[in-house]
Amino acid sequence: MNNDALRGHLDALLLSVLEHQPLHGYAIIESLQERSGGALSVPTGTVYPALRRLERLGHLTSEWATVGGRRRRTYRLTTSGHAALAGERSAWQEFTVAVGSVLTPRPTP
Amino acid sequence: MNNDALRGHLDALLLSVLEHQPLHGYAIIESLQERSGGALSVPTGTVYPALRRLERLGHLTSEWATVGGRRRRTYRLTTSGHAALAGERSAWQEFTVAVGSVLTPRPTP
DNA sequence: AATCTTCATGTAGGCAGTCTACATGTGCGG
DNA sequence: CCGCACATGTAGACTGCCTACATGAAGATT
Repeated sequence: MNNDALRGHLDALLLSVLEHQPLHGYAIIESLQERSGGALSVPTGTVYPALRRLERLGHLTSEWATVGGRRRRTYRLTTSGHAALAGERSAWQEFTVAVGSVLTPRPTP
Repeated sequence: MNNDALRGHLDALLLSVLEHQPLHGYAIIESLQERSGGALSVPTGTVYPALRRLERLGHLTSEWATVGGRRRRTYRLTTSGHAALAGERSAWQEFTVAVGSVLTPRPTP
């Protein structure tokens, strides 16, 4: 599944991955892929700008680090980010219930 | 919830509503709202073009009718439309599983 | 020594599809 | 006769994800 179906849900995914440990962009993409059982492969051109946006919104902070001669930008949830994650989770819940109730097959009348 | 979060899922919703009975645009919007418990209110400017697009794709056919002096364009699923609906349903399933598995809270390590 | 793959970040431009806002017209109830 | 529910549709903006590209270092392969 390499859809654009996750439009509007990407923020939730990123925040959720960063909930318990700070990670850099590349690791976030891997974590996303792993935790979804390989279903979600989000391209770098989607993730990096999204992280920038979330930082601009105050939900993330970032700092540079150099590990093994490679530069990493590590992102961390802010308090506002944790709150946003909670909001995204309940929004996701509502969303799936709403769509699910329309989509579940009904018996032929 | 009047999000654009349903981007990419609208086709599924429309096809699902039309699965067992043909309806016209206005009634589709009402049905969507009713079946989702009021959560989904999709504006006309979204639905009408989408129906046109689905017809162009061969998933719907339409015919005009006049009921009570008012003109209606009634849409009906084609065979291709039924197949598309099945595809959309399994895609939705995969999608929710994938996102859900990332979004479900994990115990703090 | 040269090349390839993995790790790592980022930008530019395109594009699809949803939204807002508007335009048009009928029937019915007050 | 005025407003509201019914009914369809278009134009243009906007959002935000995608493709494709650019850059560069470390380590493995040839």
